[in-house]
Amino acid sequence: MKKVDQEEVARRRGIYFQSFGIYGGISGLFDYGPLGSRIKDRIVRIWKEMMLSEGNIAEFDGTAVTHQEVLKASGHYDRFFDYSVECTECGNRYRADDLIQKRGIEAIVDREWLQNKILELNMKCEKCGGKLGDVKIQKLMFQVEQGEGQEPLFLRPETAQGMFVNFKEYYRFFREKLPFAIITVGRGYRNEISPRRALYRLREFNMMECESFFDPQNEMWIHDPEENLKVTFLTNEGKEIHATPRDVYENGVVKSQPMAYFMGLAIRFYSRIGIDLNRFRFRQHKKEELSHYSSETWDAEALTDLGWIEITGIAHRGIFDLTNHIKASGKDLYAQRVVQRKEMLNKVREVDYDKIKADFPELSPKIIAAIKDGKSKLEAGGRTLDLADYIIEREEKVTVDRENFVPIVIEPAFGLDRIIYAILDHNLGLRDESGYVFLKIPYEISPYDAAVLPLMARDGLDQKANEIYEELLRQKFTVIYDDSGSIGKRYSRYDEVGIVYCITVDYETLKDDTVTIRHRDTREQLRIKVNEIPKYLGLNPWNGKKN
RNA sequence: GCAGGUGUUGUGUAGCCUGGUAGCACAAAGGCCUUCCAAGCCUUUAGCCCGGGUUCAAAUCCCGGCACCUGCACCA
Repeated sequence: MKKVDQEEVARRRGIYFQSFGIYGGISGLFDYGPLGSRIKDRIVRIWKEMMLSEGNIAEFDGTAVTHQEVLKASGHYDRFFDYSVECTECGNRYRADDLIQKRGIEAIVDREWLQNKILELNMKCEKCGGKLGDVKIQKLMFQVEQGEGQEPLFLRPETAQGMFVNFKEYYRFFREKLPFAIITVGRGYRNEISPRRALYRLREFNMMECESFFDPQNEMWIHDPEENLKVTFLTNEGKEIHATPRDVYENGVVKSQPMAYFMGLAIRFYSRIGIDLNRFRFRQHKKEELSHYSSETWDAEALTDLGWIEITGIAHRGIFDLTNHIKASGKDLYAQRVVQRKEMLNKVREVDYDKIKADFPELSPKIIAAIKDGKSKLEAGGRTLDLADYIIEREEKVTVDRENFVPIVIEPAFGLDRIIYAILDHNLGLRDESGYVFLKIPYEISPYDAAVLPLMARDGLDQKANEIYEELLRQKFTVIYDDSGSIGKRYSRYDEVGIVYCITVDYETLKDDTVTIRHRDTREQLRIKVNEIPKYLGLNPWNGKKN
């Protein structure tokens, strides 16, 4: 297929376009129009349906505005503030806090402090010895002010954290059994330095994320990895393999069974929504490319006119997130496993209040406080007390049949906007015969089920077509009625936005209640009874296959 | 963020250098015609990215901003 300017079609036909156009637009922000919104919605529905039909997956719909502590615990807060300073002579860039840290000084991440420190220490460019410019802050997260004297809030850079912090709710919902997974469809926000290329790099973007939780002793999903569909796998050693997810799991290229499982799920999803699997691959991240939280990551990539673009990341996040939230919040986000019943001796340390009171009645509050602070000695009453004297250590027998562990997380994260970009790239083409644009997306994600068209807008054909249109609407089909322009022009109009079926009402309809149904891809038509229309939508009666 | 280029009806563009009524094609709307794949004819709608400056007069020249494209940097 010949190349078509996707953005031009998207703008002209209301698929997507730049936000706030009448005010000049904002870079990195795009809106979905009447047709794009429908395509997007249908993709989301398929994804949710596929995920939820696993059985042990449930949905979470959390807020985008996020508590600062969550992002501090997740590591985003530290990494999303970039204090850079540039050499005024050679242009080399440094992180201001790194430069100062290198001199053995604890850097305070504050613009003024960093700026003053650089002047005070008379720091120069490491490369050329040139003068360093001003410290510039780059905030990579959008900050939301709460009010005077209150800590700011942040827009989430990923939906994942909401699922981690609510792990316990879902653990209970699934009656304390692993594995299970949580999904979220929602928006994330990243203040990209230079967003570019339409839907590829956005500052507000749609994602469909799944967090799956496992006992590290049993890192297995409940179903087996896909064994029929083959795609390309590119390893971090540069090896290319054409195989099924089951193959790559069995031969050890992909270490984790759940990762292989989700790869298979992704392939099934992608083939269903119109990604060309011949322009698709999984690419393993190289060591230096891995995120701060991940030990193994595979990206699903699609080949488009922008080159290979990441449309999904499947990351092994290990115990990183839950461990950090346990530490930061002090709350229990553990899962438990049943172990063999056993007797254990627990060491118990107790403060001997009676002895303290007997020895030093007036000093007792001081001594108790010192013990609670974990001190071992205390200067009091003119001498040094050994606090160990006031602690009783004894052993207690307990029966244990469960133990805590931090679950492992495997995350398939789908970038919805990039998926839409890739679908349009793979399916928008020119017809060989006529050179007209048509969009060959699957019926399931097509923006409307059908267009109902009277051959002529007269002789009662328009009324009849309108009746059929109304009836299909009543039956909950999404349909368009159109009687303007020649019939050929209208066919083309709907081909261009991927509507698969055109129902044409002609003079025979008036006689025998039949219409023609036309398929977008073959342009072939069949004459069918009006009441058979619902049966044909979603079929390709010309080759006996779906669509 | 830096450097260079660009910004004209819904879309694609001409006009800009050399200041003086903004033109074309497609799309869209109305009409005539037309019995199945963007036919034809008539009519209509609709635009100089935003702000400032120079000038009698700015789409055009100058300044600032915004946006887009390319390259570099960034992309956790």
